[in-house]
Amino acid sequence: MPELPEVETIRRELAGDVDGRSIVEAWSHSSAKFTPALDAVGATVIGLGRRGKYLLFDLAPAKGATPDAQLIIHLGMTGQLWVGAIPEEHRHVRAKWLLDDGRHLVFNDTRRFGRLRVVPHGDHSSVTTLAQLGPEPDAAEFTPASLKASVAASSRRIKTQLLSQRPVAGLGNIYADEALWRARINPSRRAITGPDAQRLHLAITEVIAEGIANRGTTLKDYRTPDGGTGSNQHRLQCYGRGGQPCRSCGTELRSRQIDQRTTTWCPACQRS
DNA sequence: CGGGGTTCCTGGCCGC
DNA sequence: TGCGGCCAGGAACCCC
Repeated sequence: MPELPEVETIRRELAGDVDGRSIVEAWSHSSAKFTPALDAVGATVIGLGRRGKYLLFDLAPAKGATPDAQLIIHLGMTGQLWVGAIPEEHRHVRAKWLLDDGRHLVFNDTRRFGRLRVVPHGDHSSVTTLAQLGPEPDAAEFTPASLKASVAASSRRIKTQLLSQRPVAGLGNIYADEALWRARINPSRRAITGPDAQRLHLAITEVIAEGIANRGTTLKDYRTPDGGTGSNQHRLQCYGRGGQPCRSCGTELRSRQIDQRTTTWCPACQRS
Protein backbone atom coordinates (compact mmCIF):
# COMPACT_ATOMS: atom_id res chain seq x y z
CA MET A 1 0.00 0.00 0.00
CA PRO A 2 1.74 3.15 -1.09
CA GLU A 3 2.72 5.25 1.93
CA LEU A 4 5.02 8.24 1.89
CA PRO A 5 8.24 6.38 0.89
CA GLU A 6 6.50 4.61 -1.98
CA VAL A 7 4.80 7.78 -3.24
CA GLU A 8 8.05 9.74 -2.99
CA THR A 9 9.88 7.04 -4.95
CA ILE A 10 7.22 7.23 -7.66
CA ARG A 11 7.46 11.03 -7.70
CA ARG A 12 11.21 10.99 -8.17
CA GLU A 13 11.15 8.40 -10.93
CA LEU A 14 8.16 9.88 -12.77
CA ALA A 15 9.11 13.57 -12.67
CA GLY A 16 11.51 13.49 -15.61
CA ASP A 17 8.96 11.77 -17.84
CA VAL A 18 6.10 14.19 -17.24
CA ASP A 19 7.85 17.52 -16.70
CA GLY A 20 7.17 19.84 -19.62
CA ARG A 21 4.71 17.44 -21.26
CA SER A 22 1.34 18.67 -22.46
CA ILE A 23 -1.73 16.49 -22.03
CA VAL A 24 -3.33 15.90 -25.42
CA GLU A 25 -6.25 13.71 -24.42
CA ALA A 26 -7.49 11.64 -21.50
CA TRP A 27 -9.61 8.61 -20.75
CA SER A 28 -11.00 7.41 -17.44
CA HIS A 29 -13.02 4.66 -15.81
CA SER A 30 -16.62 5.78 -15.29
CA SER A 31 -16.37 6.03 -11.49
CA ALA A 32 -16.48 9.57 -10.11
CA LYS A 33 -13.18 8.77 -8.39
CA PHE A 34 -11.47 8.83 -11.79
CA THR A 35 -13.53 10.97 -14.18
CA PRO A 36 -11.77 14.22 -13.08
CA ALA A 37 -8.83 12.87 -15.13
CA LEU A 38 -10.50 14.50 -18.13
CA ASP A 39 -10.20 17.95 -16.51
CA ALA A 40 -6.44 17.92 -17.13
CA VAL A 41 -6.71 17.85 -20.94
CA GLY A 42 -4.96 20.79 -22.59
CA ALA A 43 -2.71 21.57 -19.64
CA THR A 44 1.06 21.28 -19.44
CA VAL A 45 2.75 19.56 -16.51
CA ILE A 46 5.41 21.92 -15.19
CA GLY A 47 6.28 20.15 -11.95
CA LEU A 48 5.57 17.08 -9.86
CA GLY A 49 5.32 17.47 -6.09
CA ARG A 50 4.08 15.45 -3.14
CA ARG A 51 2.40 16.06 0.21
CA GLY A 52 2.03 13.00 2.43
CA LYS A 53 0.69 10.26 0.18
CA TYR A 54 -0.72 12.70 -2.40
CA LEU A 55 1.02 13.32 -5.72
CA LEU A 56 0.60 16.90 -6.97
CA PHE A 57 1.03 17.57 -10.68
CA ASP A 58 1.43 21.31 -11.28
CA LEU A 59 -0.55 22.24 -14.37
CA ALA A 60 -0.10 25.37 -16.48
CA PRO A 61 -2.09 26.61 -19.45
CA ALA A 62 1.14 26.82 -21.51
CA LYS A 63 4.71 25.63 -21.24
CA GLY A 64 6.75 27.59 -18.76
CA ALA A 65 3.77 29.53 -17.48
CA THR A 66 2.68 29.88 -13.89
CA PRO A 67 0.65 26.89 -12.72
CA ASP A 68 -3.07 27.58 -12.42
CA ALA A 69 -4.23 24.08 -11.52
CA GLN A 70 -3.16 20.87 -9.87
CA LEU A 71 -3.86 17.25 -10.68
CA ILE A 72 -4.01 15.48 -7.32
CA ILE A 73 -3.65 11.70 -7.30
CA HIS A 74 -3.97 9.39 -4.29
CA LEU A 75 -2.90 5.82 -5.08
CA GLY A 76 -5.06 4.18 -2.42
CA MET A 77 -4.13 0.57 -1.74
CA THR A 78 -3.10 -0.79 -5.12
CA GLY A 79 -2.50 2.24 -7.35
CA GLN A 80 0.38 2.17 -9.84
CA LEU A 81 1.57 5.01 -12.04
CA TRP A 82 3.98 5.00 -14.96
CA VAL A 83 4.72 6.58 -18.33
CA GLY A 84 4.86 4.26 -21.33
CA ALA A 85 3.02 1.33 -22.81
CA ILE A 86 0.05 -0.53 -21.35
CA PRO A 87 0.96 -4.22 -21.26
CA GLU A 88 -1.75 -6.84 -21.55
CA GLU A 89 -1.56 -7.87 -17.90
CA HIS A 90 -2.61 -4.45 -16.65
CA ARG A 91 -6.33 -5.08 -16.73
CA HIS A 92 -7.19 -2.41 -14.21
CA VAL A 93 -6.25 0.86 -15.88
CA ARG A 94 -8.50 3.53 -14.33
CA ALA A 95 -7.16 6.58 -16.13
CA LYS A 96 -4.66 7.39 -18.85
CA TRP A 97 -3.41 10.63 -20.32
CA LEU A 98 -1.88 10.90 -23.80
CA LEU A 99 1.18 13.14 -23.61
CA ASP A 100 2.59 15.26 -26.44
CA ASP A 101 5.53 12.89 -26.87
CA GLY A 102 3.12 10.14 -27.88
CA ARG A 103 3.41 8.21 -24.63
CA HIS A 104 0.75 7.64 -21.98
CA LEU A 105 0.74 8.47 -18.30
CA VAL A 106 -1.08 5.42 -16.92
CA PHE A 107 -2.94 4.97 -13.63
CA ASN A 108 -3.58 1.30 -12.87
CA ASP A 109 -5.52 0.47 -9.69
CA THR A 110 -6.86 -3.03 -9.13
CA ARG A 111 -9.03 -2.33 -6.13
CA ARG A 112 -10.13 1.19 -7.06
CA PHE A 113 -9.31 2.65 -3.66
CA GLY A 114 -7.35 5.39 -5.38
CA ARG A 115 -8.83 8.66 -6.54
CA LEU A 116 -7.85 11.81 -8.34
CA ARG A 117 -9.01 15.36 -8.86
CA VAL A 118 -8.07 18.56 -10.66
CA VAL A 119 -8.30 21.69 -8.48
CA PRO A 120 -7.27 25.35 -8.75
CA HIS A 121 -3.56 25.47 -7.98
CA GLY A 122 -2.96 25.25 -4.21
CA ASP A 123 -6.67 25.04 -3.36
CA HIS A 124 -6.92 21.82 -1.38
CA SER A 125 -10.18 22.65 0.35
CA SER A 126 -12.06 19.96 -1.55
CA VAL A 127 -9.67 17.22 -0.36
CA THR A 128 -10.24 17.25 3.38
CA THR A 129 -7.40 15.02 4.51
CA LEU A 130 -4.94 16.93 2.35
CA ALA A 131 -6.25 20.25 3.64
CA GLN A 132 -5.72 19.12 7.25
CA LEU A 133 -2.47 17.25 6.62
CA GLY A 134 0.23 17.39 9.28
CA PRO A 135 3.84 18.35 8.55
CA GLU A 136 6.14 16.28 6.39
CA PRO A 137 8.37 13.99 8.52
CA ASP A 138 11.49 15.85 7.32
CA ALA A 139 10.05 19.35 7.77
CA ALA A 140 11.42 21.71 10.40
CA GLU A 141 7.89 22.12 11.80
CA PHE A 142 7.78 18.44 12.73
CA THR A 143 9.40 18.23 16.16
CA PRO A 144 9.01 16.13 19.32
CA ALA A 145 7.07 19.07 20.76
CA SER A 146 4.72 19.37 17.78
CA LEU A 147 4.15 15.62 17.89
CA LYS A 148 3.38 15.65 21.61
CA ALA A 149 1.02 18.62 21.25
CA SER A 150 -0.83 17.09 18.32
CA VAL A 151 -1.29 13.77 20.09
CA ALA A 152 -2.50 15.55 23.23
CA ALA A 153 -5.19 17.33 21.22
CA SER A 154 -7.10 14.08 20.82
CA SER A 155 -7.94 11.20 23.14
CA ARG A 156 -7.82 8.59 20.40
CA ARG A 157 -5.26 5.79 20.43
CA ILE A 158 -1.78 6.72 19.19
CA LYS A 159 -2.03 4.23 16.30
CA THR A 160 -5.29 5.80 15.16
CA GLN A 161 -3.83 9.27 15.41
CA LEU A 162 -0.80 8.41 13.32
CA LEU A 163 -3.04 6.98 10.59
CA SER A 164 -5.16 10.16 10.64
CA GLN A 165 -2.28 12.05 8.93
CA ARG A 166 -2.64 14.95 11.38
CA PRO A 167 0.36 14.65 13.74
CA VAL A 168 2.59 13.93 10.73
CA ALA A 169 1.92 13.24 7.06
CA GLY A 170 2.49 10.02 5.18
CA LEU A 171 2.31 7.12 7.64
CA GLY A 172 0.20 4.09 6.76
CA ASN A 173 -0.23 0.80 8.56
CA ILE A 174 3.26 -0.50 7.77
CA TYR A 175 5.38 2.49 8.78
CA ALA A 176 3.12 3.32 11.76
CA ASP A 177 3.67 -0.14 13.25
CA GLU A 178 7.40 0.04 12.50
CA ALA A 179 7.78 3.46 14.13
CA LEU A 180 5.82 2.52 17.26
CA TRP A 181 7.87 -0.67 17.65
CA ARG A 182 11.12 1.20 17.23
CA ALA A 183 10.01 3.87 19.74
CA ARG A 184 8.80 1.15 22.17
CA ILE A 185 5.33 2.71 22.45
CA ASN A 186 2.20 0.59 22.79
CA PRO A 187 -0.17 1.32 19.85
CA SER A 188 -3.18 1.50 22.19
CA ARG A 189 -1.76 4.34 24.27
CA ARG A 190 -3.88 7.50 24.29
CA ALA A 191 -1.23 9.91 25.53
CA ILE A 192 2.54 10.16 25.29
CA THR A 193 5.17 11.71 27.53
CA GLY A 194 7.98 14.04 26.47
CA PRO A 195 10.52 11.20 26.25
CA ASP A 196 7.99 9.10 24.30
CA ALA A 197 7.59 11.97 21.85
CA GLN A 198 11.37 12.26 21.47
CA ARG A 199 11.70 8.57 20.63
CA LEU A 200 8.65 8.48 18.38
CA HIS A 201 9.73 11.58 16.47
CA LEU A 202 13.13 10.00 15.82
CA ALA A 203 11.60 6.63 14.92
CA ILE A 204 9.19 8.20 12.41
CA THR A 205 11.91 10.22 10.67
CA GLU A 206 14.14 7.15 10.54
CA VAL A 207 11.62 4.62 9.20
CA ILE A 208 10.45 7.07 6.53
CA ALA A 209 14.00 8.01 5.47
CA GLU A 210 15.04 4.37 5.34
CA GLY A 211 11.90 3.49 3.38
CA ILE A 212 12.75 6.13 0.77
CA ALA A 213 16.39 5.00 0.64
CA ASN A 214 15.13 1.46 -0.04
CA ARG A 215 12.71 2.73 -2.74
CA GLY A 216 9.67 1.60 -0.75
CA THR A 217 8.13 -1.58 0.60
CA THR A 218 6.79 -4.09 -1.94
CA LEU A 219 4.56 -6.65 -0.27
CA LYS A 220 2.41 -7.36 -3.31
CA ASP A 221 1.12 -4.58 -5.54
CA TYR A 222 3.54 -1.69 -5.14
CA ARG A 223 5.80 -1.09 -8.14
CA THR A 224 8.04 1.79 -9.07
CA PRO A 225 7.30 3.52 -12.41
CA ASP A 226 9.91 1.35 -14.17
CA GLY A 227 8.12 -1.79 -12.95
CA GLY A 228 10.67 -2.57 -10.26
CA THR A 229 10.06 -3.43 -6.64
CA GLY A 230 11.26 -1.69 -3.49
CA SER A 231 13.48 -3.49 -1.03
CA ASN A 232 12.27 -2.15 2.31
CA GLN A 233 10.13 -5.28 2.89
CA HIS A 234 13.36 -7.02 3.88
CA ARG A 235 13.92 -4.46 6.64
CA LEU A 236 10.54 -4.68 8.41
CA GLN A 237 10.93 -5.54 12.08
CA CYS A 238 7.30 -5.56 13.24
CA TYR A 239 4.60 -5.15 10.57
CA GLY A 240 3.09 -8.46 9.55
CA ARG A 241 5.14 -10.46 12.05
CA GLY A 242 2.43 -11.30 14.59
CA GLY A 243 3.18 -14.65 16.29
CA GLN A 244 6.88 -14.40 15.46
CA PRO A 245 9.62 -13.45 17.92
CA CYS A 246 10.46 -9.81 18.53
CA ARG A 247 13.71 -8.93 16.81
CA SER A 248 14.73 -6.99 19.91
CA CYS A 249 13.81 -9.25 22.85
CA GLY A 250 12.48 -12.53 21.46
CA THR A 251 8.99 -12.21 22.95
CA GLU A 252 6.20 -13.36 20.64
CA LEU A 253 4.71 -10.36 18.81
CA ARG A 254 0.96 -9.88 19.20
CA SER A 255 -1.62 -8.68 16.68
CA ARG A 256 -5.10 -7.29 17.01
CA GLN A 257 -7.43 -4.92 15.23
CA ILE A 258 -7.29 -1.24 16.13
CA ASP A 259 -9.90 0.71 14.20
CA GLN A 260 -10.24 -2.10 11.66
CA ARG A 261 -6.49 -2.16 11.01
CA THR A 262 -4.32 -5.13 11.87
CA THR A 263 -1.81 -3.83 14.40
CA THR A 264 1.28 -5.72 15.54
CA TRP A 265 3.41 -4.94 18.59
CA CYS A 266 5.73 -6.47 21.14
CA PRO A 267 3.99 -6.90 24.52
CA ALA A 268 7.36 -6.69 26.31
CA CYS A 269 9.11 -3.83 24.50
CA GLN A 270 5.90 -1.85 24.00
CA ARG A 271 4.21 -2.07 27.39
CA SER A 272 1.03 -0.06 27.93
C1' DC B 1 -16.18 19.89 14.92
C1' DG B 2 -14.53 15.42 16.82
C1' DG B 3 -15.32 10.79 16.55
C1' DG B 4 -17.70 6.44 15.28
C1' DG B 5 -19.48 3.62 11.67
C1' DT B 6 -19.91 2.51 6.73
C1' DT B 7 -18.47 2.12 2.16
C1' DC B 8 -15.68 1.47 -1.73
C1' DC B 9 -13.10 -2.70 -4.42
C1' DT B 10 -10.49 -7.22 -6.28
C1' DG B 11 -7.62 -11.12 -5.74
C1' DG B 12 -5.42 -14.57 -2.97
C1' DC B 13 -6.15 -18.05 0.09
C1' DC B 14 -8.59 -21.52 2.83
C1' DG B 15 -11.76 -25.22 3.69
C1' DC B 16 -15.20 -28.20 2.07
C1' DT C 1 -12.39 -28.30 -9.55
C1' DG C 2 -15.64 -24.95 -7.96
C1' DC C 3 -17.18 -21.87 -4.80
C1' DG C 4 -18.49 -19.32 -0.58
C1' DG C 5 -16.28 -16.84 3.06
C1' DC C 6 -12.74 -14.12 4.74
C1' DC C 7 -9.02 -10.88 4.69
C1' DA C 8 -5.89 -7.06 3.11
C1' DG C 9 -7.01 -1.32 4.42
C1' DG C 10 -6.74 4.65 3.08
C1' DA C 11 -9.77 7.96 3.21
C1' DA C 12 -14.24 9.96 1.81
C1' DC C 13 -18.58 10.32 3.58
C1' DC C 14 -22.63 10.35 6.67
C1' DC C 15 -24.44 11.13 11.04
C1' DC C 16 -24.76 12.36 15.93
